[in-house]
Amino acid sequence: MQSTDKKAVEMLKRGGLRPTRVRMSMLSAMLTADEPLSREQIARRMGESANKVTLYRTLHSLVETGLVHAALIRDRVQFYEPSHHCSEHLCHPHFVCTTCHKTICLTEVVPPTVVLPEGFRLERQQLQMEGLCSTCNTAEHETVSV
Amino acid sequence: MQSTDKKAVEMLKRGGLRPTRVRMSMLSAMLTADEPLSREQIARRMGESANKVTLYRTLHSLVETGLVHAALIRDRVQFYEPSHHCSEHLCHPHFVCTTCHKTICLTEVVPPTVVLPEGFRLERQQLQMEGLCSTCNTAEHETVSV
DNA sequence: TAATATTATGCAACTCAGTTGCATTTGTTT
DNA sequence: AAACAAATGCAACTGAGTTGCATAATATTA
Repeated sequence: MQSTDKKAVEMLKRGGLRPTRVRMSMLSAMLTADEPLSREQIARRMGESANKVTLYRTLHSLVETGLVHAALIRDRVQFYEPSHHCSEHLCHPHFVCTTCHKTICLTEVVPPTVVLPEGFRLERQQLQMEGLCSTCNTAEHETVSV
Repeated sequence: MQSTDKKAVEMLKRGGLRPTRVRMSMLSAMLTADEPLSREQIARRMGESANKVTLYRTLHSLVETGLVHAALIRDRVQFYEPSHHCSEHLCHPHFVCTTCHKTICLTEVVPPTVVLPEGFRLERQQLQMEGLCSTCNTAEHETVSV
């Protein structure tokens, strides 16, 4: 997508990173996804191939510059997403379905603010929820009612 | 501690698990800690030694029965804590200091409730915060002002 | 109590995400 | 173009967590 590429270039420039081949296609892959992606998922969505190590190193620099967040999800692998749906200190919540295992970005939900003990300074907050997504929840009800 | 052992026995009975040597000392180690512990930290705090695999398997059964929670913390290793400071659907928040890397259990903070989209059913919520703990925060101010 | 079944623990070898060090390529600057 | 810096690739490694199977401990029943 042309607009995605433009956005990727703009983001990389903002982060002070050269708009290289690998960075461009990695960012584009993440920008066109509606959920956080693992290193492997990103690789599969990229048009071209790149070395595993390069992918990890690129992810690190993207996270360092704040262009990308590592989502807080309980899994052995890390999942990454562009930070454009988060405010400075409050990230959008994630909902992980315990049945279909999909991760849903709750970008419409207003992240709650919490009163911290005296002296603490909040830099980033992440809220994670587990349960049944609407699809699996209604499916379960149907099964029960029949 | 005698009372800790009693509590461990009571918890294991409630979870339908035999009060074995390893389970007892693992649970006691976690009950006397004020923060989530990794498998290795638990092993070090146990009076006796136990095989790595046994520790992992025991952690799994403790989590399955709900006696113990795996804390949602961004690290390569998992951290575990007794679930007695959490309510059924809302876990107590964690604050991870970006300077001293300590994890602080905010058991006094009331976990916020969030309005989910239609049809979703929440089973567990975890809130994680990163920033400066009160110690590191005030230390930084002093450095700056001098 | 002895015999038997069930559950818990230990050991060795394995898997796999992520890392390190170094060589090579690509892009930038003068 | 020459020279430098940054990005990418490759091979070998690290370390958390797992698997399969053997042994030990506990519970059950005769």
